[in-house]
Amino acid sequence: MATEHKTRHLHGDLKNALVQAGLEILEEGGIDALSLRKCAARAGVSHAAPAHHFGNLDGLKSAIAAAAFALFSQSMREAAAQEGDSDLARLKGICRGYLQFGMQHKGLLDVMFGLPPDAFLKLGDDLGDSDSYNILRDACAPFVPDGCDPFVTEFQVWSLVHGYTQLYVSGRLGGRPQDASDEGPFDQVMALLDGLQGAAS
Amino acid sequence: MATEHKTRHLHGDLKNALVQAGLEILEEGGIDALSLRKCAARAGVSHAAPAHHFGNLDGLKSAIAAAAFALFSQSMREAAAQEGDSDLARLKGICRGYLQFGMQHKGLLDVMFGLPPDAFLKLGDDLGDSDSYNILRDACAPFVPDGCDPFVTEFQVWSLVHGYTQLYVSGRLGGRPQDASDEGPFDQVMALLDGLQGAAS
DNA sequence: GAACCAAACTTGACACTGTAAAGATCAGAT
DNA sequence: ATCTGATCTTTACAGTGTCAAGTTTGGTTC
Repeated sequence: MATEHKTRHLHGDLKNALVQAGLEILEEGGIDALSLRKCAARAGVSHAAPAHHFGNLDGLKSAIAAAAFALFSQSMREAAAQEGDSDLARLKGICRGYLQFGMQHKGLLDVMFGLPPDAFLKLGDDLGDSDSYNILRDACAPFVPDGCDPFVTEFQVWSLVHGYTQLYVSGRLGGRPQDASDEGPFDQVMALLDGLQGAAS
Repeated sequence: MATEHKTRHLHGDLKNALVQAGLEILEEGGIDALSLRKCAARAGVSHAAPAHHFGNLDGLKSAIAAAAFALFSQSMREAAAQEGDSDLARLKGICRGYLQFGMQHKGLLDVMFGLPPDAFLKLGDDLGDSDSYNILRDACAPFVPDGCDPFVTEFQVWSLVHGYTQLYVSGRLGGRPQDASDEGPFDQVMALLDGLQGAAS
């Protein structure tokens, strides 16, 4: 009677199971619904089990954020693939993917950008946000003026799309999105990036 | 012995006292330090007193946010006054005030933009965010192309400065601000707004 | 094969949180 | 003088993160 449930402890994948539980809870109830104890309950372990793997709540959030960033990268890549093949179309496609991810996974976005920044340094090799940032970096590269720091262009684009996403998703415009495909004045706002094209030499 | 403390109950200004306590706690310990019970303790009342005036924690946060928006408006106005008198200089000055407020009062910013958006509808006449938004609106007005919705320009600027502030203040660039006056690549990023000038007819 | 060990979890406890219900106290109107 | 309603207190409860101590288990060593 020791093998009826294949792994009643030491099932080896508790870390992933807890992260998966956290992702589900975030999708269902948003960031306010996320707690160590609920993740533990959903994974079928005691309330203190997560602490053993992640130390504290921020540790679990960091692990969840790492998984979320992978989905985030995927969303940006997919959206970019649906655009035209000009540099500008690709850049705007990535921004659209950024927004769409925020609209579809607000809970994840809140965890990803609600963590103290040093939490991400610990991820490092965990395929964390660096991959997401590289997507942005590559898309911005054609618009970096000669002799200028690429960081400036990247941060211009990042600020614009991040601000739009945060404000729009949190409903800080007149009305909430009508349906899942309602992106608000996204295209018109992103027209600000048209100014970049002239800047590239 | 009934009048030794001038008002042992019904001191008439508990609402303001609680908001003030909340502002102080936010400045000292950030949004994680804010709680109903701590506000009550600092105001010298029982832990359940705030609920009577504000209903729940979100109610108190809304009231705190209303007070914070007044400071926010002040910061933008002061920063704009220190710039040149061109339309573009004024607009960028307001953006600088936006950033500086975020740098100096991160806790307040988190409360202001961390609330469910419907919480602000209840403020309404409370001199809530409408004043702040009007500052932005006025500064954007010279850059609204003829026949276009002013909302687009406003949201372009708002997205850019909001995104920059959020990302920079939360340390999501390489290094944290070195000192209180380190605004990072703010001027370079805001150069994206130079494209607005050509758009105005 | 038996003893040991370190890792993986559980159990129990504590302080803190928001919130609800009920009681107490007081100002002012009737 | 009494009633009334607003203001605040007291008490209680469920939920949270976190710590400290036990308990189980798989693998290692003798």
